[in-house]
Amino acid sequence: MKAEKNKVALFMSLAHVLLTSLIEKPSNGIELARRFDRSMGFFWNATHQQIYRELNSMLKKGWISTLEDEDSSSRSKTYQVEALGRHELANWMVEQSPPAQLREELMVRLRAEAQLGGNSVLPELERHLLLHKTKLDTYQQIFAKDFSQATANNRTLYIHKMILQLGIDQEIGWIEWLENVIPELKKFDAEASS
Amino acid sequence: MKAEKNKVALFMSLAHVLLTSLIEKPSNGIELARRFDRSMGFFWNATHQQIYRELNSMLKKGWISTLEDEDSSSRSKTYQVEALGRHELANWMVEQSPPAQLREELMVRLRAEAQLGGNSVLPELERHLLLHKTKLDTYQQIFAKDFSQATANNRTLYIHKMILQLGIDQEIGWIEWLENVIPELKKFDAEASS
DNA sequence: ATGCTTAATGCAACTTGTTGCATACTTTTA
DNA sequence: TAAAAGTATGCAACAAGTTGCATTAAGCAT
Repeated sequence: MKAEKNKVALFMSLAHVLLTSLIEKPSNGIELARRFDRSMGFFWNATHQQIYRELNSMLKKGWISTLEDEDSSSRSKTYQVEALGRHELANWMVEQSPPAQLREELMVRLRAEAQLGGNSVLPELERHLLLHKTKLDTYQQIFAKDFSQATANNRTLYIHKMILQLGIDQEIGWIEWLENVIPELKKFDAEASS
Repeated sequence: MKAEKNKVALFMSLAHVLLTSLIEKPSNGIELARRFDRSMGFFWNATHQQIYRELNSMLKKGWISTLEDEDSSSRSKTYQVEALGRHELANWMVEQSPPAQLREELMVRLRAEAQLGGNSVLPELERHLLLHKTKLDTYQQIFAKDFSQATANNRTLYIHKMILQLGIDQEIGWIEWLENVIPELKKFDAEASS
């Protein structure tokens, strides 16, 4: 006599990201994947294979279903959220979770360099500075496009704005830090070779 | 006739974090795990099981070895880095990697709430505010203890300081964002119920 | 000395994430 | 209209991370 599975929905955030995204707008897998590269991407991301696997798993659970209509000979399936999926999301929403764990390889390399010496991580720091500037630019463009009007009277819009604002803040934080550290490391270099 | 494995060391950052950590000071598995909860923890973390598995794998590759001495009937093994491990780290150090992908469940919940309505994520936001304040406090204490003296003439010390500084900056960023968003969400609430 | 707690290591099963490839269908273009 | 490029879905194998439990030794209480 085996015990029933008593896991309900402990982790599986990807499923819940997808549910949220599908509530906003029923979509197919690729559309969802593309949305990760946009405003959603800075606090969560996933490859298309992960997304397809999760969509199939959610289908089996009855959280979502495919929209039957379209042309529809195409292989493309449009998914929509079912009542079961909404309940799942609502229940999961109020649970607790620890703050995200950062895993920044660049910091590992920098720390390795602090031990081994050399100045070989500098180019990578400069490359990251550029990447963060580009990302900041992208976010600011989205911000200007989507949130230029006042949000004081629209709670949903305000939340979306503030989520993007956090992404902007974090990019600015990185840029300031890198613009501080890079010249200092160069100074060490100059002194060492003089 | 099977093709040779041609992977060299593409990812495996955990291994390189451990190498760096062991170069600083030969340690056993638990000590390494504890170090993740300290200054190192904010840009990388790992459970003790991950660490033991990785240590064994690095042993097999000859990157590290166990220190033979100690009392030494104890089961505890002290690991040290071998020349092979140093070379591995030095090679890995100069590679490129994309900026870390944040995966913040709190943002998923907030976004879910933006879709489903309610104000049930507020307590979790306040809990996170507290957690971030606590973490900031911890980091600032380490900062005061380890980096109170000038670092202008010590490159290694400067790098360690700036890595910690980034952690402090990020915590401050979170705190400011949360202290901005929480009252605004409460205001929406108050208006809705008036 | 026996029992109780903590420290340290580890196994096994599972879940999640990644990589490389395969398939099928649609649209473009030569 | 056939070839090429692009869109959408998926499998399979693997790598990495998580969870729960088991083992062994040591430290310390009564």
